[in-house]
Amino acid sequence: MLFVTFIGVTSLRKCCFIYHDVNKELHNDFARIDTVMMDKFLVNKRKLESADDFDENHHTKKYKQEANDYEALSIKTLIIRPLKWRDLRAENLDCDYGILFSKVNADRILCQCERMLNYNEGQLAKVKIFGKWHDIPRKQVAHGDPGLSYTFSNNTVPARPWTPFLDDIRDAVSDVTGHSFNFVLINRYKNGCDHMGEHRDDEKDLVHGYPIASLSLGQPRDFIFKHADSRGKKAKRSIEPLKLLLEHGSLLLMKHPTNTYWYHALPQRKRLLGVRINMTFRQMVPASNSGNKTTKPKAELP
DNA sequence: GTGTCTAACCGGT
DNA sequence: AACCGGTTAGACA
Ligand SMILES: [Mn+2]
Repeated sequence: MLFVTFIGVTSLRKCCFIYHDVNKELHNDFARIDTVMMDKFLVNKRKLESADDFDENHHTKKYKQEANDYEALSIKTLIIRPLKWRDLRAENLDCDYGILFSKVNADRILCQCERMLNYNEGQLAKVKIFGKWHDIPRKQVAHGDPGLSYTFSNNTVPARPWTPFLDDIRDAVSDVTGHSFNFVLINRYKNGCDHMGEHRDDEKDLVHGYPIASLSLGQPRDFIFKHADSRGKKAKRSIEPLKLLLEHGSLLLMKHPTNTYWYHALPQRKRLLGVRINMTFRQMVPASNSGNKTTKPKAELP
């Protein structure tokens, strides 16, 4: 018994050592870590993260930077040209998918995310569903124009102001999609256990017909579309779900009316160890003009 | 082939 | 857009 405990403590120490070591490099320069080291890190990362008393902030806080210390990467100039888009089509589903950044550049941007971004805590990180409050199984924060907020499951999340870093990314996403955005929702999935259940985005805050641009960084994850008519026991119809891998440095443009007819989800993938950060850029209806009924639908954009 | 174990899936709440 | 419990599918020995 004593022996087992001793081994346990020793391996945990080693585990922490590799974790700190690689974690430090991850927050400075991805390129300096080889794949063997990275694999060890990921396994140890999962061990630590699954512990009940794991405090993620403790490990990331010391690398955080002030928003104004952002050294502009000029992200727009990093986009791979010409960009190859893949068309995703199904009944009432219309999306474009493409890889915007090489691995090296996507690594850099992810690294900046880990340094620059802070996430909501406490009540803002909770939802009420079927009468019960839960912590959301991921980290989340929203940035946007003054006065905007995002509501889901009894939770209204106010947008924080734009930062130089997020402006840089927004500029790149606008450039590549031809659309402007006044809001971004950021979700951070620390490993394959973090996830998001199936849902449609609440459209009452969104400008009708406007596309949503979803930038993925880090751990590639499955993304599932399910048609509203083919869900549940009493499904009206049988429509195959669509599965899509959202890769490191990729952009998914969800165009109207995809979100009206199709649910989407980022399911658990327990064997995946890496962190994924997703940014969904949106065009929201200003609070003073909410209701969306009075908003004239925008002319269809290219 | 058969048993075991885990992750994934689905419906209920 | 959450968790839980029951069921199922696939990996491995
Ligand atoms: Mn969504």
